[in-house]
Amino acid sequence: MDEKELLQEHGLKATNARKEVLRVLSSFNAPASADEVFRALLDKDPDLSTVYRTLNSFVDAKLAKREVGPNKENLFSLISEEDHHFLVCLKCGKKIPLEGCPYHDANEAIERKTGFKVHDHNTEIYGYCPDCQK
Amino acid sequence: MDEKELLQEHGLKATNARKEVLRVLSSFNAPASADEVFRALLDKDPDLSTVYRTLNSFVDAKLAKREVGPNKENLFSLISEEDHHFLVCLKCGKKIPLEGCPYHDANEAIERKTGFKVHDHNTEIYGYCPDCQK
DNA sequence: TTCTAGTTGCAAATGGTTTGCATTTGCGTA
DNA sequence: TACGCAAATGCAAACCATTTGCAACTAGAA
Repeated sequence: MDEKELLQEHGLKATNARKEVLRVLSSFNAPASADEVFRALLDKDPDLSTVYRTLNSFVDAKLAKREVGPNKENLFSLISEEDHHFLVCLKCGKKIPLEGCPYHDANEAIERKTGFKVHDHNTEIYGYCPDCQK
Repeated sequence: MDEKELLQEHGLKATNARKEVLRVLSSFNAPASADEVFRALLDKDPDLSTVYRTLNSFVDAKLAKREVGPNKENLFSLISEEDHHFLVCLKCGKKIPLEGCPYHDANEAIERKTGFKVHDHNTEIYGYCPDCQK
């Protein structure tokens, strides 16, 4: 799907700034800070407050989600393109992305029981990685 | 387990401020902002910067987790006591806590496959609630 | 093409969070 | 139990990521 369409489907005008930020966000495969997005657009002569406003509009439109990074910075990522599942080690802090979706069946059970139509999900699983179990 | 023990197990000195914040955090059954913690302690004559330092020490010690609330505010909650699963409606934004843990079996599969010992997990499931599916 | 609500750029303001420093406290050790 | 010291606290001041006001500019509908 092209950027203009995606924006309009989420109720946003397809402005230049938004198309640029959308392009940058989907080119990353990890959550990014406002500053990282800004720096990725340096050759486009970006405006930082516009980047902030754009990211906020994405979050409001449920196109992106905001989370807190390891250094307390706000990070943004497109809802449909992120890695969904992580194993977070409580000892060393390692964040191990999980391949595939171990929760597929569970989601079907949720839909059956609650009538909620599951579209996407994000999970952090806390525990101890093999190295730290000693 | 009492507060002193819990703190020391996480490598933190059991100071008064920490015991108070721990008590407040576990009395809430939802993530709380630094300011909410501060206000809950008003009768104890709290210091806001100490509340911040305490919450940060909890996060560093993996006793609490930090997340971003609906109004962009930082929220803190004890890792072991939060509601783990939410259905988040992409249309109306409603956040519906899920009873029980539909992922119990999936966690066992994760442990078998990865050797990661699952201790706790936090999930947000995005989709459309029954009301918004029309 | 025109109209207009919504968006952008810039600079200035905001306020949640952090920090420096002097004082106090928890807690291991004698 | 008292001592010593690294760590924690309280206060006030500083910081800086994020927001905002406003005038100029667009995207998109008619």
